[in-house]
Amino acid sequence: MEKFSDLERQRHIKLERIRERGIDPYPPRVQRSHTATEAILEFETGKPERDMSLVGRLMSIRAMGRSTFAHIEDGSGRIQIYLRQDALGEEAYEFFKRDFDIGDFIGVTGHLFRTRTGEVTLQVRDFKMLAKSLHPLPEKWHGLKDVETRYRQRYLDLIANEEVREIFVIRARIVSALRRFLDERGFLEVATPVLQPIYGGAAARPFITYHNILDQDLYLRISDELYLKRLIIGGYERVYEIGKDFRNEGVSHKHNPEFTVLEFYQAYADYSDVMEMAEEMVSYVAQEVLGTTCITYQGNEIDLAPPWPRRSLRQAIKEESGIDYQDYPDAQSLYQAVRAIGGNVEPKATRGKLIDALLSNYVEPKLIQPTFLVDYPVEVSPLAKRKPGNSGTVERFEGFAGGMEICNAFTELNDPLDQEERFLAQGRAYEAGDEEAHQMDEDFLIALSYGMPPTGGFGMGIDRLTMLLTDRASIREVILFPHLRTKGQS
RNA sequence: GGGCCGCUAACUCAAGUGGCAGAGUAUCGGCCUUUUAAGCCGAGAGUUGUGGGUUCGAGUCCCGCGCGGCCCA
Repeated sequence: MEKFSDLERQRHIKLERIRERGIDPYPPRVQRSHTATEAILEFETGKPERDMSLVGRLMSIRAMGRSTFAHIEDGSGRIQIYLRQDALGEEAYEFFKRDFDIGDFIGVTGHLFRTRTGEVTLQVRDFKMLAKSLHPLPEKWHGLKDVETRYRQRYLDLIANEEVREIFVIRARIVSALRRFLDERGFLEVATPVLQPIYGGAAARPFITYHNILDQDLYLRISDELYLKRLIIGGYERVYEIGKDFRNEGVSHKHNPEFTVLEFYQAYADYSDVMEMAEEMVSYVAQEVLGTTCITYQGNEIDLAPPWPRRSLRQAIKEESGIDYQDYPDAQSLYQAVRAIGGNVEPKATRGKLIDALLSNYVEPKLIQPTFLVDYPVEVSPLAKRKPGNSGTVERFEGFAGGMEICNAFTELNDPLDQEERFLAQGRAYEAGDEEAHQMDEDFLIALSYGMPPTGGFGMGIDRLTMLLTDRASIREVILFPHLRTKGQS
C-alpha cells in the first residue's frame, strides 16, 4: 500500500471510527425513493408532501455549529440537504460532522422545504454512509484543470467538470441519432470481426496480435469495409456497423490509435446517392442532438444544412496550392512541383501521398463550411470504382467541416478483375516502401467474384463528428479514455 | 522524429536578477441552528516530475531522462 498523504490518513481514521461503531461504511444496498431532480420537481409542482429518501455524493459541506448545509449530487443533479442537531440528536449530528467528508456517498431521508434564499432543500431525519471516500476530490471552485490528470483519471474530470460530463452525453446522443437515421431507412446493424487474418479497407499500418491455439497472427481491423461488402454480396441491401478501428500510427489532436467509425453500404446506390445521404445524416444528427444545424466550431459559424457544395479534388488543390496534379503524371515530377511551392514532403513519397499532402496542407484547413471534395485519383483509392471514361479517377468523395475530414465514401469497386489489379498495384507500392499500401486479399476477391451489386459505401469518424458538434479542438476531449503513454513507476 | 512551453501541498496557483518554499480551497482544532465560493480565530500539511552538474547556497542556472500540452513533420 502506498504512503498516504495527511488528508488520506485523516479519512482512514474516520473509516476506522465508523467501523468501530459497528457500521458498514460500504453497505450493499441503499434506500432511494427519488432522484435529486425528481424530488425538486415534485416539490415545485406542489404534490402532497411526504418523506423521501435520496442518495448521492457529498459535494460541499457548510457547517454552522448545530446546523449544517450540504449539497449532494446524484446522476440527475444536485440538491441541498440540511442537518440540525435538534432534529437528529446530538450523537448522530456529531457523527455526521466528524466522520463524513466531501466525496462520500450518503443516503438521506427527510422532508423537503424551501430555505430563506429559496432553495428547495431536504431536511434530514436520518442518514446513512453508502460509501466512504478515502481520497480528497479536486478543489470545488477551480475544479480539475491539469490536462494529464483529466485524461488519466477521467472519473475525477467527470466529477469536477460538468461540461465534460455533458460532452459524453452528447456523444451518446450522436451515436443514437445515427442509428435512428439508418434504422429508419431500412439499414441492418451488423457486427463484423475486429480480429482479422488480413487487414484492409484503408491505407494504414495495423496492430498485430497472435492467437495462441491457432498459432496464427491476427490484425486488429483498420476498417470494416471488406467484411461489410461481403454482406452486400450475401444479399443484404443495406448494412451498417458502428465500432472501433485501430491504426498503428502517431497520436495527435485529430488521431487516437483506436477510434470509432460508422460505415454503411447500400446496394444499388452510387456515390452521388451516398453524398446526399451523408449531408442529410449529419444535419439530422445536429438537429436531433443540438436542436439546430448551425454550430460554432473554434470560433467559426458553420451551417450543416444541406446541400453542401461539391468541389472536385483536382480543382480544389489547383485553386489552393496552384498545382494541377494532372500535369504531373508521376511521383518524381509531382514531388518537384510540391517542393517548388515550398511544400515539405519526403522524396520517396508516392504520387498518392503527395496528392494527399497537398490536400491536407493546402485545402483541408480551408474547408470550414461543410464541403464535399469529389473524384479522387485511382492510386489512393484501391477499393473505389473508376469514373466512366476516365480510368485515372474514381467515384469517391470526402466530406469536410471545421477544417477536418469527417467522412469518406465511394461507388464501390465490384469488378473482381479490376480489384485484383488494384491489389497487385498496391503490392508493388508496398514493395516500393509504402507501408500503408493495401494487402492482397484473395478471400475478398473470391467473394467479389461471386458478384457484388453496384454499391455505395460510406465511412465516418464518430470522434471527429463529436468534436465538431461539441466544439472541441482535440480528439482526446471526446474520447473518455484517450491513449497516453504509461507513466513509469518511479 | 524536430521545436517551443509546462510539471511546486490533495486541488488551483505564487515565489524580479540564484538567498528562510507561500496563498486560497481542502484537512485538523475552537466559535457559530437558514448557509450556499458561509464567516471568524488557530494549526498541520512539500523528495519543487526525475537523475546528475555548477555554486557558500538551486524551485530558479547547465546537461540527461520521464510525462503532458501546442506547433511542425
